[in-house]
Amino acid sequence: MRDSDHNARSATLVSMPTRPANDRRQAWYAAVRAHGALTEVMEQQLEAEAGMSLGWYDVLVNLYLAPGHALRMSELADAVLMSRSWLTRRIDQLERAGLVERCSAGDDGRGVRARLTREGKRAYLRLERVHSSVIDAHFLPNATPAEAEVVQRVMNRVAAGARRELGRPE
Amino acid sequence: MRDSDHNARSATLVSMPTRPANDRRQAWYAAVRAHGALTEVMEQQLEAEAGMSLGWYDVLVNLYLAPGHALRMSELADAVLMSRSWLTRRIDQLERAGLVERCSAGDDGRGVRARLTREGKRAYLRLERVHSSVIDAHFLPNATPAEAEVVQRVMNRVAAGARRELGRPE
DNA sequence: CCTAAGTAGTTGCTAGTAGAAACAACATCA
DNA sequence: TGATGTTGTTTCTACTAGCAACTACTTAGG
Repeated sequence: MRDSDHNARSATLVSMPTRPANDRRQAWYAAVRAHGALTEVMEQQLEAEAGMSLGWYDVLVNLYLAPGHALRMSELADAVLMSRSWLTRRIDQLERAGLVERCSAGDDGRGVRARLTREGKRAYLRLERVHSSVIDAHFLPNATPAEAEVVQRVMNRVAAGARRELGRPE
Repeated sequence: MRDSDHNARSATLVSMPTRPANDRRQAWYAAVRAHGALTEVMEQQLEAEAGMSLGWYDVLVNLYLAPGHALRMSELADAVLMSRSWLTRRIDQLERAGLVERCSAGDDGRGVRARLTREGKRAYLRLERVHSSVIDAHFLPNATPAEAEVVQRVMNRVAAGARRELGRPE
């Protein structure tokens, strides 16, 4: 059974057992709820202020940060952990929107590179601005520098452990 | 019964600007990455050990915690923030799987209540066990009680602020 | 009592998605 | 050159969400 768009939110559970109020699991539940709520705010803001959705961000940020604002299709697919056919179609959309163009990968005749257009760079910067401003408005005011440091330290350990388990350390 | 969907992950960014290494935003990025990675581990474990996906958890937990392990369709739809037609079909699936049954809502002849079957309660408990054990294995060892308390405090504030912005305070 | 308007839940339809597998074009290396 | 592997696209299938139409019921007003 396939689950789809709901996963966007249900993989990010809305509800969770709230019973034993003072165990350390509650800290993780709180993080899940914060992530879900802030992601939703982010989607709204991105849509409202940049006319785009979070789904585009992942691709655009990878392209923007790459040398020449370009990447091979397969590198990009790996970077966003998606299949090649998925990437092909996503790039189709971005190309239609004028944010990306395909060009040849020089030496390798099979290869195709996706490259941000001038418009695409602008779009990325717009997304990035909104993205940052949502974090600045909702996360920063709620964490002192010392607290932020704790959060970062803990979460980095959690992420590293989980990625190790996924056989995808880094 | 499986599910895998990009939205689950693309709403939960894989990549993020890693440039300015020591600002407080990095704490949030770390949280996003931890959430994504741990969610993925969770999906794998749930599939492997309970044969179910996270997508079912949200509905089951709400039913389990409700009085009589039952809720009206519309209450349930509201609880998981999904449309009624979505819920109708999700309950269809759960009913086919034998985890839920529909029964009348007593006084109101239009109403339908979804109720966990004995099998459904067992399934929920199985999910809950795996869910907790993943958190115990990946989050708890990475946070001292004091750190967990900081994380919980910060994340609760973030979640509350975001929900307020969404016009859905609580 | 009867009708009009509203509510609960389901279903038909449409538009959209992801993934597997088939495919074409090219690369590599003997 | 020919065998084999890669890269990226396409086809095909299976599934999804949401809108709008629909059924069955309830409630309010005359």
